[in-house]
Amino acid sequence: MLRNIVSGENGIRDPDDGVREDPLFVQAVARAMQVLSAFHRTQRPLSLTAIAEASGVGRSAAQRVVHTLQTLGYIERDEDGRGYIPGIRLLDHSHDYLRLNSLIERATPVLLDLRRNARERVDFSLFDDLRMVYAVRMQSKRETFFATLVGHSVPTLCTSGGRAVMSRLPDVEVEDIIARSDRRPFTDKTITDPQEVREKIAEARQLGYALTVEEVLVGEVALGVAVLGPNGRPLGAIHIAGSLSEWTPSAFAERFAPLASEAAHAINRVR
Amino acid sequence: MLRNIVSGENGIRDPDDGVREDPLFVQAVARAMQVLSAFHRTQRPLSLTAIAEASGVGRSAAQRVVHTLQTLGYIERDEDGRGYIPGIRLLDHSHDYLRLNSLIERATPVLLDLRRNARERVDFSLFDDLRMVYAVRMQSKRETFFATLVGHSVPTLCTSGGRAVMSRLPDVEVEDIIARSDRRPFTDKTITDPQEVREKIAEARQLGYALTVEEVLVGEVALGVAVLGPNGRPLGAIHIAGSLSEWTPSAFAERFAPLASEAAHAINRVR
DNA sequence: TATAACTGTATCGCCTGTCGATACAAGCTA
DNA sequence: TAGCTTGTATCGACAGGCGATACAGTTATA
Repeated sequence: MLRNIVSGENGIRDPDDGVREDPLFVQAVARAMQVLSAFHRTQRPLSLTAIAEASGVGRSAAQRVVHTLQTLGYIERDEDGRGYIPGIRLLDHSHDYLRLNSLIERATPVLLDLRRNARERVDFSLFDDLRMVYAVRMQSKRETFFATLVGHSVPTLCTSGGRAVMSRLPDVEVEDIIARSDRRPFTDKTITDPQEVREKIAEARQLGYALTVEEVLVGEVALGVAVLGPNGRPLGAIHIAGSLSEWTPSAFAERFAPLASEAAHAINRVR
Repeated sequence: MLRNIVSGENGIRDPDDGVREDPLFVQAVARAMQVLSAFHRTQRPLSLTAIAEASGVGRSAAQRVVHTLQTLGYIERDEDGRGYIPGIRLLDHSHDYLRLNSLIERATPVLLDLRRNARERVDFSLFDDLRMVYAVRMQSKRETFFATLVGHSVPTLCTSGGRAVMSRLPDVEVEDIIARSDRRPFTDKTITDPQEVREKIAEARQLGYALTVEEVLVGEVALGVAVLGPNGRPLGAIHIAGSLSEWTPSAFAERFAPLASEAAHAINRVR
């Protein structure tokens, strides 16, 4: 069965994990965020009791937290009054995140340039353990709704950016990621077999970029190059994505690998 | 003195307002969000004590909340270890907001189309009382970093989108917005005088769109058209923004008003 | 139409988890 | 060295969150 990109169930980094174990665990704060995290696994507005269930919080507690979050603007009622949805004030915080992230600030002009030259979709994603989180998105011609959303995340294991990142990590860490990753495929071309992934990473190490063909979206070819921080650690990746109706994979790589590599190099801060 | 677009101090809807008055006020939850809101007014990483001050929370409380938020990924340490910055997990929540917002979902394909035809920057912003919050951004040629950020907000009073929205509101509400708005100008062309704003709104009512020239950014002309919900209430606006080095204001309006209006109409859900 | 299963809202008392005060170690600047 | 930060840790008192419980309004099923 194919995995649904749309749903939030990448299963990566479950918000509830690792919280109870913290000795300095703070209940109320964590509970508030748990309530907000209830929306990760849904596609439609949630009722109060649905929020309680999804977040593993009692009805009473959920009620109070939701009420507070609503008055603060972090939760809203659905247009049709049918349930609750996340509120617009959440955008203020992600805005702060993007604004204050020096990597993103440095990357943006480079990406704008890259998109102008490439004329294909250009993305910048951040390495966050098992997933890559899209932080900058520059659409080209025809895109889907979900290809425009900042905050969308995809597995490190089977995306061009993730492979590019892994190609810059020491083997121990790569193995750790492979071991802990969810192996459910997106399409029937998704490569999740450990040995095959290792080969792909070796290939990326040699070429300096990673190429994925229809591993996440049917008909799509994507090229990823890692972006490095000081001390050479990969922090994220640049992607260029195109359509197989216009490119063969090798032609795509030949055309865009130099552009993407140059762009990544302009962002890097290795000393 | 000119107002700084970059800083978060649009002064609009202070997060701390109206909280203490709520009878069902929940301390801990609100406090967590207050701590996160501390980053709204800064351009650089914050120390623990700076967070405490900015959020009006005691040092001890701030410490615990920050610690929890950090283990949950909502706050991170700066690259250079000099202070705290918002964490990547915030993007998950804004992603939920964008995903679950049916208006944005409906608007996105229309905006992609519009950008393809217009070949200028196209934005979609949501009406949130005194401010308009950018929810979808489609860059064109040369853009600044801040013109790419989702979550950025600008005053309803002096932006093309805001004026377009106000032109669809009853006079009482318009007056209310004018009265409560911050009048600090962005440039020396920013119109904030109540009477002048009223005239601009009247003009927008007649034309069906609003045009602003250098009111927020020097050298920029922007055209806004309101997007309406059922019952005809304005929910947001489409913007097209161009450079005065390429367009006269009237030529810009003549060219793009029909395109933008058509796009807005395609999104509207008036019954 | 009656019944059942939902919605969100409200109240209240026990007990838990939070906050403030206070102290300390580690890193910078002078 | 002294004097300033920075972040971390401990602990007791008491505010305030949580669970249990109940109710009113709306939608679904018999």
